[in-house]
Amino acid sequence: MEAKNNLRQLIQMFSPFDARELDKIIDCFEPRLIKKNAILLAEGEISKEFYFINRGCIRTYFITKQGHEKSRYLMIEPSIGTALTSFISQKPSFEFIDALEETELLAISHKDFYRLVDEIPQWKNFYLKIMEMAYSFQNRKIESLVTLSAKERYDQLIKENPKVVQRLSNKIIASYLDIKQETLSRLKSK
Amino acid sequence: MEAKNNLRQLIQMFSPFDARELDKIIDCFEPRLIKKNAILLAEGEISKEFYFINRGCIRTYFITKQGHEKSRYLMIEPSIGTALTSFISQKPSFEFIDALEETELLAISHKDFYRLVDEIPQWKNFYLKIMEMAYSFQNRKIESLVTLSAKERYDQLIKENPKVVQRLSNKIIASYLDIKQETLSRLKSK
DNA sequence: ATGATTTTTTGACTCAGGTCAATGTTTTTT
DNA sequence: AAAAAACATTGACCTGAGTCAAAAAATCAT
Repeated sequence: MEAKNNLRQLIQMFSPFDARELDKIIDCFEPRLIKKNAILLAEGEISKEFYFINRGCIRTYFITKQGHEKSRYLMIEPSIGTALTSFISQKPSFEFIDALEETELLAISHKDFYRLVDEIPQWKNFYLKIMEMAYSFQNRKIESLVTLSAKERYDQLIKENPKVVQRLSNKIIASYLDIKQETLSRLKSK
Repeated sequence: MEAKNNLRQLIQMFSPFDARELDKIIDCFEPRLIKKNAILLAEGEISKEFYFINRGCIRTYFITKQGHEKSRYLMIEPSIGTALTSFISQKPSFEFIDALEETELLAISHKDFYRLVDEIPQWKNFYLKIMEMAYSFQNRKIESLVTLSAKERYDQLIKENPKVVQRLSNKIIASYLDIKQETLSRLKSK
């Protein structure tokens, strides 16, 4: 299946895997087709799956007590991720996951994911690498929030992830940059 | 030595270790006494050590292009940490580390740290746990920055980490909360 | 102890980005 | 293809937090 081959490739980019072990890993992923706007994880639920996005786009976001959406992480194919904080702790998530487009993904359960961490040293290393990358990504996000103006954050995103800006609505981009839709609209016309 | 015993205790709180292996780990840490305001890592240098703070306080911070200090992580005894992004990638750090008080710490080199990751499975698990916690901490910080007002962030810090507020100067607290010293001063008199 | 440096407080003013509201424009549904 | 819903733009106005400056208080060094 095409999606599984793509996942195989992505995993091997991180570090070389024994073919047999890689098969065992890939076998744990199950394909799923997600409709646009479908919610994969609601606030308060426990994040029990980890995803590979083969086609489409999902995001994690949360809702402030003022009722505003804040997007944290946008996953456009090919990419991997989940609501990590809840996935790690197996406590209720403060984040949602939803699909921004019709999305074809592969999902592995928390149970299988951690079983593989114990059984396959290479997979533990892979997990460690994911955590390192996720950490660095978050750190970078804080740096941007704290040091850059709204305009500078927008310019940075265009420069570093033009695909995202082209493909997603202003509403989503604004909530990702932590600015209002109206502000983004004004920024663009400058 | 007292510091090493404290470190031993802290490590065992994460997960049980074989005594012999724990000795091997502890042996890799070397004690050091840091003067107040001393810089342990400057921007542009590579983070080559990981610390256990036995007495005192150090922090990581960076300087914006406007010349303002932003503190990211405050470590008061007993605690562990370093400039993680650079430590992980072994690329030049955008962060500084300095001592906010005279500090007694134990340091392990990057080389030893990762050698132990390869040699001692329990230590790899420990490292994984550190990464998970660091990630969740950063995630929480983003949530605070994005959803709370300056006053709310200050109140949250007092509630969750009163020790820090009592012990450190307003200047440091303000830079940690990402507000100006003047603003913090006004907040307090409300 | 005392002078020097650093930190904290207070006041007056500014401004980036938010809010609210109205009007276009695109997308979705039937 | 029309109606409805969601999204984007624009204008007028507001506000939380920053800036600049100066004085008061605390801390440090000799």
